Amino acid sequence: MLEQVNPTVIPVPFGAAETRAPFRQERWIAPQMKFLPPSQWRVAAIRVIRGCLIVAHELPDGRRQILDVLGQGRILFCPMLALGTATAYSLTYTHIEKLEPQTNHEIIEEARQLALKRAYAHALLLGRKKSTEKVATALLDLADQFARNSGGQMRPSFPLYLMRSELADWLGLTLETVSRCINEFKRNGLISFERTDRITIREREALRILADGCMPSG
Amino acid sequence: MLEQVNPTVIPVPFGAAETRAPFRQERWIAPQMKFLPPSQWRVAAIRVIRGCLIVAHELPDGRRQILDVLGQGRILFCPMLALGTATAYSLTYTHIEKLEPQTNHEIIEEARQLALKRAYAHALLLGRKKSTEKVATALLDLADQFARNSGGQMRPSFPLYLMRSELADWLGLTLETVSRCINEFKRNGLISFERTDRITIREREALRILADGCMPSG
DNA sequence: CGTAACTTTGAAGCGGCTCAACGGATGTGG
DNA sequence: CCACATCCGTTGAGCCGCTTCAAAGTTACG
Repeated sequence: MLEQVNPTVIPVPFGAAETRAPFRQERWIAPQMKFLPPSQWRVAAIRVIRGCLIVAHELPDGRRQILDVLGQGRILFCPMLALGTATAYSLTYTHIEKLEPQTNHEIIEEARQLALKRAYAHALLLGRKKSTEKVATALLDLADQFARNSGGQMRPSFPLYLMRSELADWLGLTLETVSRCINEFKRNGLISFERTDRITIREREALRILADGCMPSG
Repeated sequence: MLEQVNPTVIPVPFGAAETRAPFRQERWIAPQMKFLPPSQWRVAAIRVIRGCLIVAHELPDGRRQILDVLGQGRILFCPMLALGTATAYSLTYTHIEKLEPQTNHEIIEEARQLALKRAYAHALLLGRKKSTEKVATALLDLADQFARNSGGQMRPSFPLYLMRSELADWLGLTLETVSRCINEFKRNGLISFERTDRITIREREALRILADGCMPSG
């Protein structure tokens, strides 16, 4: 079911022991593991209990588009991994659980609706937003997904599981542009960070306005 | 359920007679009609029998992203029209039918899967493709949806229900760029047209290669 | 005809990309 | 412990593809 892609890329060893292992209800997976297509392991959906997965799609010449970033509670639809439609990776140690379609039908249905809604919102971002709007939107989305602590309330800081290049591939930018936007936000006091992989939201409302491209009133 | 937006824009007269009319299983709708949110008329999904619908999302400052173009057989998910998530319009006289979720559950499920798959493919287009690749991809997609005749075989020409500005809003470009690409394709013999609203595909394979951004072999 | 809506085409400008260099953090081996 | 390599992030300079702005062409319709 999984395949390590550390440090570079990716022959597909279908014979790996992981592939044929019986799928337990829950398991941990390491960073930089790639999910194999579902023909190898019959599971319809996987829920993230803790950690971070990304869903991506590549052009044959290497251009990559990251389609979604999945944090706690989000669901990965395994049929999307077939046919070269998409591939999924873990970005950190990630705790997942298998969802049986019979018993979790309602949940899977809802998650598919959410996935489509997010895909539509992201299409607006990719097609019509400027670079600063894109980065602001992304930071707020990641804060929503990864800044909740155990009690459910929002902390101002969150782990950034994506590198600059991954943010770029998610937002349809280059890593340099992402870096410039993030550091501009930092200079302006909208966010702060010391390590590059943990961001603190300082001015949520200002970021929100930036992300939406205009004042909510007009 | 519907609202006319001809010729410009769009107050939302919820009291219009259309809104309260009982929803029949099938009906025709005129061009430039806007679908009202589903709280006004309890239907989960609508299938296009003939014609063309678009699903779009707007930013408050007027920027617009067209999310999908629906031809024969495609299904519109009415819950997406709620909450300002998206709006749907007819681009021509369009024959639609209501799908009851109880009896058409399987079909609706499949259509949702297809919608997500198309949304992901479109994200790749918006985020990572060049303008010529975008336009080539769009023309092939529209040909697939609108060039099938009654027997199901593919004709080389099809009606282009979208204006240049709508193609632009679908592809994340400006209408001028779309026009330049289309006319470049015409000069190169990849397509031909006399009226602007009907396109003939001349070199499908060459367009395919353009659309995918590289040769299938490399 | 005359107007309105849409399309085409040209010219100029700019936002984000490309290319390049540097810096900081981490890991490794002598 | 330091020298060195690697990986990722930052920053600058120049360029290019697409946008913006402008004007003319085309089609439909009264």
